[in-house]
Amino acid sequence: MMDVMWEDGPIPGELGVFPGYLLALLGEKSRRRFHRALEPEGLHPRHFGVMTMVAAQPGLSQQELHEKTAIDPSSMVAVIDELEALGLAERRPHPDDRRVRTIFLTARGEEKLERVRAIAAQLQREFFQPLSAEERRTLHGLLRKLASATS
Amino acid sequence: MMDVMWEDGPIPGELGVFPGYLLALLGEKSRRRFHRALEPEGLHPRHFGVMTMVAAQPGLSQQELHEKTAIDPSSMVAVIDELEALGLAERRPHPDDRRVRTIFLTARGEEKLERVRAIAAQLQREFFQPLSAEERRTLHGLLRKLASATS
DNA sequence: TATTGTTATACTCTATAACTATA
DNA sequence: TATAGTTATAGAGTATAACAATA
Repeated sequence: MMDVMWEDGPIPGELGVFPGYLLALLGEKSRRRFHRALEPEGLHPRHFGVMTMVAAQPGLSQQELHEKTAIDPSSMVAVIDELEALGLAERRPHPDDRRVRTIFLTARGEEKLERVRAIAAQLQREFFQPLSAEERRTLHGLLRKLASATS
Repeated sequence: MMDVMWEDGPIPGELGVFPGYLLALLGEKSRRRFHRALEPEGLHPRHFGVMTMVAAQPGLSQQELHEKTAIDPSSMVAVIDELEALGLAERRPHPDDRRVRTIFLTARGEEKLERVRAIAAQLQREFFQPLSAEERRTLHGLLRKLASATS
């Protein structure tokens, strides 16, 4: 028990001694705020994630998007259905394999993504404001290291 | 957009530029692992949270537990029902207010909590192993600071 | 009239399995 | 036989509102 209390000292009986708990707590808070911030745009965080991936690599298949985003294939169908209904993305047939649907953003999708990125950026500033600029850099670096290590 | 990329440099199109995304990703991963680790014990992370709180302050009311754990009152009923069914906790009447139920751990509950704490501690070691001891301390400190600031 | 605990209910999210059309 | 996408469904988790007992 004691050897996980890496911080100043133990706070008996409180869950903050477990960094994994703090991670889950803050992650949930961050997720919810983003969810709320996107509501006026009619989007969910998942839409943003998929749109970001598609913007980076236009023409990804739904299968590839599934692998990159950890959204399971059946949910991916729904997400892309919704993006298509909103006119933000479109499915196009794969030239060589008629089973595969490749995904692209529409012009409206590109514009929308820029607006939503600005919202996301603003939210980051607010959320991490309690930390100094250097602390934010340090935290971000450690999170990236951990995220890339814990495959 | 650029001003939230606190890390080395932008990774175009990837979500890792948003620290809030990394927080949500890692928090979810941590939560799931803990969930899986508790399964053999027949408990959910919520049970652990409530038991920890009750161990620290025996006799808390369900209302107070709701406020401290962010588990809503109706779910709290279910959690405590389950702990009682497992013989790990018990409701006792409040001496002055017959509406209030005060919660205590049983002897079995205390023992169980110790075992589960050891499981939680082991999980922390595994999860944060990719970081050095100093990095872990730094991360834990920053998470605590952020968690206590973002009320 | 307000509060504690409770119940019932609905809603979101996610996971699973089965189906189709292609390969 | 295997794969991409789709559909339907069930399950977990969570939130909401109404209710009874008590203050």
